[in-house]
Amino acid sequence: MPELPEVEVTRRSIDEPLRGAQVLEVRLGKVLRWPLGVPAQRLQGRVVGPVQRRGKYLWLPLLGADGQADGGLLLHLGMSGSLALRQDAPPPGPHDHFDLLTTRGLLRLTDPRRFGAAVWSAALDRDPAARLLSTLGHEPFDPLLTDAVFHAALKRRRAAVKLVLLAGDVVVGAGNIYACEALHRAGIHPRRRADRIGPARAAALLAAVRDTLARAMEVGGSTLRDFRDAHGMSGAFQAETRVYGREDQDCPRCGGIVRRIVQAQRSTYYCAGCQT
DNA sequence: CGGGACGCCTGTGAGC
DNA sequence: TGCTCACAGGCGTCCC
Repeated sequence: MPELPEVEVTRRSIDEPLRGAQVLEVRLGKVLRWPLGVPAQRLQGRVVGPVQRRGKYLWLPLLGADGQADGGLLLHLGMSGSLALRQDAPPPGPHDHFDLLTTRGLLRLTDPRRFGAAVWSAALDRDPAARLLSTLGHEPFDPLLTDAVFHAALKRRRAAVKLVLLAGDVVVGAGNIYACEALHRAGIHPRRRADRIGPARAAALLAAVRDTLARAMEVGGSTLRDFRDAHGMSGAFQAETRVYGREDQDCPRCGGIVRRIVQAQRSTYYCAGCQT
């Protein structure tokens, strides 16, 4: 599925080509997670500004004819979504639910499972965008997220560390796959209470989250290109997981057995040998 | 208020 | 081979 690296790769791929593009038409398919929230016609004539990313959300600012900021679109790819910017404009397929036709091409959101979203907001810091982004934690590569800040945040949480990572209110971007992989890299058991992780191990975990995301960012392009199967793991990424999806296989680090457990109704993979 | 369950949705693949 | 059905999961929402 699109994780933070894929979303960032998407952002980079559409930012430059779309900047300054004028909206010709907005076509809506089936409703995604929420309705757009504004009549599609109202977006006509707006000009796209620099595309931003916050967590796994993309923000397409729109400028009015006078060049002043005039709202924008908050996009999310959910589980199965993908964005494509194309120069042709074939009729939308059954899974194409949002078309932004512009002078620089067609931005099309395809999302079979419709966990994604395309929502209009008056500004990034106004509702509904503000409300949706308000629960997000630090960006993983935010320099303000120091080892000490991360450790202090974990100290405040009694839940299992895997769930704290998944919740995204301490640091965003560690989805199920990356949370499992980062915990393995850091040698931390996914069920360990977050507040029982010491400063050194917290620092190791933060580094592991960053390393994992950075590595995925490197191969994110290919993950995107290959994004086809239901689990979104057909890319280079799948080949690199050390525990995720590898139940009963040998741990590449210690030779222990990779286990699968369920936490909050989600699969967690970890090595029973070297994660404590 | 923290923590966890639930539900949205459909392609996939295991099992019969 | 064709069908059924559990499973995958981001994340807002709801309930305890």
